[in-house]
Amino acid sequence: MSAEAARLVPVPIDLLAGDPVEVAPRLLNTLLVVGERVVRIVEVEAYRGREDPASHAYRGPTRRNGTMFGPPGRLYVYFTYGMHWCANVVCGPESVPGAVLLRAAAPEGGLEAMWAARPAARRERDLCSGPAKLCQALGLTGAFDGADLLAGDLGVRLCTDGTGPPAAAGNGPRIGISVAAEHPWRWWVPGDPNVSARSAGGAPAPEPL
DNA sequence: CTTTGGATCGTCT
DNA sequence: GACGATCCAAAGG
Repeated sequence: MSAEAARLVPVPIDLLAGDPVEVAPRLLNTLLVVGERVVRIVEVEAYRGREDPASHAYRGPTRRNGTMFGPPGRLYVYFTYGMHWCANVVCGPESVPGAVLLRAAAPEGGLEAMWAARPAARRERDLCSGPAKLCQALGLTGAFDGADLLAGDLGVRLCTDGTGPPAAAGNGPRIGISVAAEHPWRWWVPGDPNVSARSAGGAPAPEPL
């Protein structure tokens, strides 16, 4: 353990216990830790439950989405497109489905392991600049579904180093969905090179629920 | 830089 | 049987 890692503390559970739309922006600049690998979350999307047609939980519990209906602070990992894993932080009160998709992160530690896990990456910003890339870089698979991010029971932790979310986070529509694309439920750290496409600019345009 | 199409299979209807 | 909360290589400006 490096001296840097020792300064990290688990995120408070209160931070995760609310509605995904409130929790998501608060996760910006938190740290996801898997062994030696450390990344800083720089882009997230909120997925709600019954009221959100784009959410896996929209049609109720299934074999895949069970973790979304569990307590907050767990990792929901799902398989998609026949080859990719994506990770979410479960939030909301227990039994009320909701989660925050981790879309992109900035590599901060254990870079060698990430390069090894992502042979297709050419530049550092290719390591974690997407939900499936992030999982590949960190080695997150279905084996980690349901992991307790605060207790670190499966070796994955969500921590903070005291850096709060940006004063003015970027905000816009979610990516890659075919329904409910009108809600601006994606947030990012303005100017970070790991953020998807040209989400540049730091113009926050928060639209109330 | 942007656009396009293929890969690949678990999950739910 | 259809469709993904995606990525990548290849091709065109």
